This record gives sequence, C-alpha cells and structure tokens, in this order.
Amino acid sequence: MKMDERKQQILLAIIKDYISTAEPVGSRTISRKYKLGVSPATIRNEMADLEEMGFIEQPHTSAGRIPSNLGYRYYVDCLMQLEQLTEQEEGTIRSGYENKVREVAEVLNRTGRMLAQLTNYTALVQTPQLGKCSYKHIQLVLMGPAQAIIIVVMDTGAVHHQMMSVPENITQQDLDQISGVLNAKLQGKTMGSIRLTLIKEIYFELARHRNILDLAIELMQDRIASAKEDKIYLEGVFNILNQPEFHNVDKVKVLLSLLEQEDTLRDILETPGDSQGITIKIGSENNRQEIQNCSMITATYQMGDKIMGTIGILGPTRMDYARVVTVIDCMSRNLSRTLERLLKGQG
Amino acid sequence: MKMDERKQQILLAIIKDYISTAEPVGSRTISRKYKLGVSPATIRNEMADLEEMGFIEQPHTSAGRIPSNLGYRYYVDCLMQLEQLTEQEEGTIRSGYENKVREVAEVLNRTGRMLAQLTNYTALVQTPQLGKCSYKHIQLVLMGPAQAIIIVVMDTGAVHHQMMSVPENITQQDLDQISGVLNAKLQGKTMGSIRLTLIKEIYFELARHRNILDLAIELMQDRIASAKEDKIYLEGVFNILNQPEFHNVDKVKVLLSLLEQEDTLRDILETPGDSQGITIKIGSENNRQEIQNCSMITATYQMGDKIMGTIGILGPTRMDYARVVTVIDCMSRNLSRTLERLLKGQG
DNA sequence: ATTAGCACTCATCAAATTAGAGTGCTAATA
DNA sequence: TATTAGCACTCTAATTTGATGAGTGCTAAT
Repeated sequence: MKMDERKQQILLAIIKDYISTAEPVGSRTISRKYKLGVSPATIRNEMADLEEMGFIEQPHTSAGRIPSNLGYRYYVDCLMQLEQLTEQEEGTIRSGYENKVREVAEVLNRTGRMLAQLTNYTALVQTPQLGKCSYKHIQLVLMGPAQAIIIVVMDTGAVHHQMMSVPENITQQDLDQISGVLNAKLQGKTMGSIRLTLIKEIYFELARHRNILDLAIELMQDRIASAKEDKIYLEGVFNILNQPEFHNVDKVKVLLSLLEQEDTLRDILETPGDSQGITIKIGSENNRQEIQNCSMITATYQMGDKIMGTIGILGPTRMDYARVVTVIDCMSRNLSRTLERLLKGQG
Repeated sequence: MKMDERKQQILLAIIKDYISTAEPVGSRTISRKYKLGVSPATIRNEMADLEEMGFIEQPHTSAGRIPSNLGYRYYVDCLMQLEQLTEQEEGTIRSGYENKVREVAEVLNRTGRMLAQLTNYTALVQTPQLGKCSYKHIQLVLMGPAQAIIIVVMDTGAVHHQMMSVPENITQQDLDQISGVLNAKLQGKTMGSIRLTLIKEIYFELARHRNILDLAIELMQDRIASAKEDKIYLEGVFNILNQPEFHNVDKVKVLLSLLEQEDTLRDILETPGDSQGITIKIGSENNRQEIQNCSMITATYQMGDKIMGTIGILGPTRMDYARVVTVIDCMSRNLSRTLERLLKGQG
C-alpha cells in the first residue's frame, strides 16, 4: 500500500484533531471539519488503509481512530509544520532573558519556568555538565580548629563547595599556599583532562601537606565531579495533571514517583549518541517504560561551541509537537546566547 | 454537657479507627472492636452528644461518624498516647545520621528522605535561616576582565555565592584587600546585627573601592540574605497520593501547584510565634486554605541553643498523629545533634 | 441509666436500558 | 474504476432502576 497525498491529509487531520481534543476522531468529523472534498465513506476506506499500515488504531470497534506511535513519528518526520510564536510570546522570552541575571543557576531556573509556562507541560533543565567545563579558581578556607572548606569555581560560573577535615595545626597561610599551587596547576584544565603527571607535580611542590592534598584532590575529583555531575530542574509538574490522560491517580503516581528521583530524570533526558539540536522521543522510544504514554522533546544548549547540557519537555504522546518544538528551539538558542553573554562578556 | 471518661474513650475509638481505615465509624464497629462493655445503642447516644459538642460529624444521615477538626484537636491535646519507634526504625535513623556526612545540605536532604519514608507522608525540610547565623568568611574572586564572584561562608557551613561586575582595572590584590577588611569587620557578626556604624567603618577603610563595596554589601544584604533566605527541601510528595482523600485528581492538582512554589512552602511551615519544639496545625488552623483537609506537624532544630530552622510533615487531617509526632521528635533531635557535631567538632 | 427493637434514611452497587457515535459492507452512481 | 449513499451492526457511556446493607434515632422495656 502506498502513502498518497490524500492519505497524508487524512492522517494529518486525525493527528491534529486528536492532539487538540483528546477524543478518537471519526470519519464524519474529518469530512466536516477538514474539508477534503470527499465523503465520510471515502475517508472510512482510507482510514482502514491507514490502520493496516500501522499509523492509526481503534480503541474499540465503535470508536473513531487515534494516532499510533508510528503515526506520530510519521507526523513529526514528514507532515508537521512548525508554528510561529506570537509577538507577545517572543517578547516574554526575550524579556525573561534580558532581565538582569548574574548567576547561571538563575538563568536555568528561569528557563525551566518559562518552558513550563509556554508549553503547559513539564519542563526539565539540566545544569552544565562539569566534566566539560574547566577549573577557574580553587580556594581553601579554614573554618574551625580542624576543618576547612574547599571552594571550586568553574569557568561556567558554577561554584561548588565541600567541607573537609584538616590537621589540627594547619593555618590559613598553609591553605593559601596549597590553594596557590592548585590554582597554578589546574586553572583552565577540564576535569576530565587532569593527568597523573600533573597530580605528581602538585604533590612534589606540596610534599609537606600530603594528607590535605589527598583529601582535596579526592573531593575535587570524586565528590564534586561525580556526585554533583549535574542537577536537573523540574518545573510545571502539575501542568501534566491538566491532561486528560492523567485523570487517573494511579498513572499520576507512577509518573511522580519517577520524577522524584534525579537519576531517572537524567535517564529520561538522555539522548542516544551525542545528537545536537532537537530530539523527539515518542512513547516507547523513551528510555523508561513507565512513560510509554509520554513523549519527550529535548534540545541541547551550548557555551561557545561546546554542548553543555540539555533542556526538555515531557508531555503525553498526544502533545502539541509543532508548538513545543518551536518553543524549545527558541529557548535553547536564547539560553545559549544568554549564558555566553553572561560568562564571556559582562553580565 | 460534660466530657466524661466514657465519651473520651468513644471519641478515641472513633479517631483511631478512622485514622486507620479512612471510613466513617459506626456504633456497632466501636462496640465490637473496642470492647467498652456497652451496647451500640448506648454508644449511639454518646455519639449524638459528641456530635453536639462538635467533636465528630456525620458525612450523611446513614453513615458513621468522622472526627471534626475540633475532635482531632482534643485528641492531640488530651487523648493521644505517643508511639514507640521499633528497634529497627531507631536503627535506620541512627545509621542514617552516622553515615559519613560532610555537608549541611546533605544532612538535611537525608533528613527529608527519612522523614518521608518513615511516615509515608510528605516531608518539608527548611535549611538554616541565614538571618540567624553569622559570617565566617568572605572572599572576592576575580573571574574575568570585569567580573568577580563574592563567596560568603556562614558559620553553619553554608556557602553562598553571587556574581558581580567590577571595574575593568581592578586586580585580585584589590579584591583580597577588600575581602580582608570585610572579614575583619564582619566575621562572627549575624546578618541581622550589622549596624550602619559598622558599614561606615568599612567604607572609611576602603574609600578607594567605594563602588565595589556598594555592590558587595548590597549583594550580601539583599541578594544572599533575602533571596536565598532559606531553601525548603520537599520529599515524598507522591506519598500523599496513596491516601484515599487524594484519589481525586483535582485535589492533587491544587496541592501540587501549591507545593511547587517555594514561597508557599515557607508560608505553610511557618508557626505562630517563635514556638520551640513541636507544633501541630490541624485543617483550618493551617496558613493556607488550600490545605484545609491537611495537617502539618512541625518541629524546630537547633545548633547549640539557637533555633536554626524547621522540619515538617504534611499529611491529610486523618494522619497518624501519634506516630508522626514521635518520628519528627526523634528526627529533629538527631538532626540538631548531627549538625552540631558536624560544625563544632569534626565531621 | 441502659438496651433491645424497629422504622427509616441514604449511599453504593449491579443489572438493565437507552442513546449515540462510528464502523464496514453493499449496491447505486458518476 | 473510484466514489458515495444507505443501512445494519457494534460497542461505549450515560442513565435508570432496584436491591442491599450499614447506620441512625426513637421508643418502650428492663
């Protein structure tokens, strides 16, 4: 069977209608609302074909048709026409980013809120991945008789800190000395790029403070790099409760218990390969089977030309793909631009 | 009408039964399950009295009785007998706190998770309130040609940071000088306690860097102190979906949209006066009318003898008060102890 | 003061009924 | 040959009905 022009139009009509009404679409509706110039009977025949081809399905005998995952996929790949944002929406976004911002975290936070608000779905925003950014400044600060804090500033502007124990007799001068050497050796280096030889150099220069160094380097590598690899902001979780597919509390429960764990969020956001740009995962294409009735649209954002993280929208498979793609595209560009401006130029 | 011994016992039975079953309690049930040695008819008479007194109410004519807010209040104030935690639970808590912890944030996070897990309700954990803790260390770090980060370490171990613009020609030496003066003047001072005279002293010593100072002090006072006054961790939100009173999606929606805003969380956690120890707010006693069918049990935690923040459990008014009070009491003590150990002694 | 007995109320559940949307097929039509 | 009108059929969802049973309040007996 071939996919001719008319079949495409009918499929498009079914998908558009289902996206906006959440009700199975019947032949009569199509012939009335989307004037294709043919009678319901003809549409019925075509629909039988589309069903056989796997693009649509029938919830039960006497109901209309709904798109299948394959149908959505075809729509997204071949039929979808992107929407334009309204003047007003563009304005909202622009002013959201133009507003004075000093911190990366704040920008990301705001991004999440705007995404959720503009799409009415749930937004996920991943903070920059530390492995990919480099040390800007390292500072050890004495806190108490045997305690210090190690503060690590990355070139993205992110600041991480961690308590550590130090020998009783250590002074702030000692710590300053250590900080000095660490800075000299590590500044500008990516976390991933630190080699053993470099570490040896540091130990050589600071043989006296061996045990503090052990701890400091362990903290910098393990703790800060792995434990806090990236954080994921969630925004607009309750938006999803407005969708009719989540009027059943059990489904909500499954989803919420999933979203409450950051690990799974990371899993959900992940895209196969290092795909740049926009990725759409529909239903069973998702990494988690708990969200088989959801779709995920993600985009990466970058600083300069390094991809630093991902933002995404989670909604039902019946989501408004055209709109979400437009929004997320616009937002990821704005986000990249803003971050760059924030860090390179002056905030 | 007077509240005699038997009325109390009947009220207690109703409340206990309703807490565990979520179903209206009838006279027959009480006489059978809780052998008070009287017939259902007698209990019916007493129940009519209790209803007139406002302690219980009838959802509809042919149903049993459920406790009213006033009934819960009487229970909590006069009838409730605290539960003991099991050996195992005590163990869980102890080991949860014994595990190596280096950071305040981590301890609080874990506290939230344990609270949610032990009670099966939603846990709220407020981070230490900045206004009440004092500056330990202030550091300005040059980031770029005209940008710096101000890092503020509090005596609680909390670290706050904020980007700021600085004049083009400023050097790290300048910033070190400023940091030095700020430290000398502000170390050990509470945020609330800084007086104008002190600020003047600082300006006098650093007249040269007036504009940086303006910004730094503004940031320290406004931004860090107010914007980040305290953060509130939410844990186990989806636990509440297990409660039959939230089997209706609309109610869930109201609750979730409330919990998604940190401001309202703060509002909800707030207790009238500076009440130390455990506070119970039942139904309409809550600050927000959206949670009139919920109760909130909170406890404060301290460092030394300063009250630093609040932890709380949010559940339906039909929550297991006896258990939650025990759990939260135990947790807040453990938390206070752990924080003290973490900061005073060595982590 | 307590209790047995009884009439009464009301929510809940299941079965029966109805209404309507939508289909697939067939035969007529262009 | 492609399209369409017409019609019988199917199935869901909504509504109605009736039965069930839990629970009450009242009264009169204990």
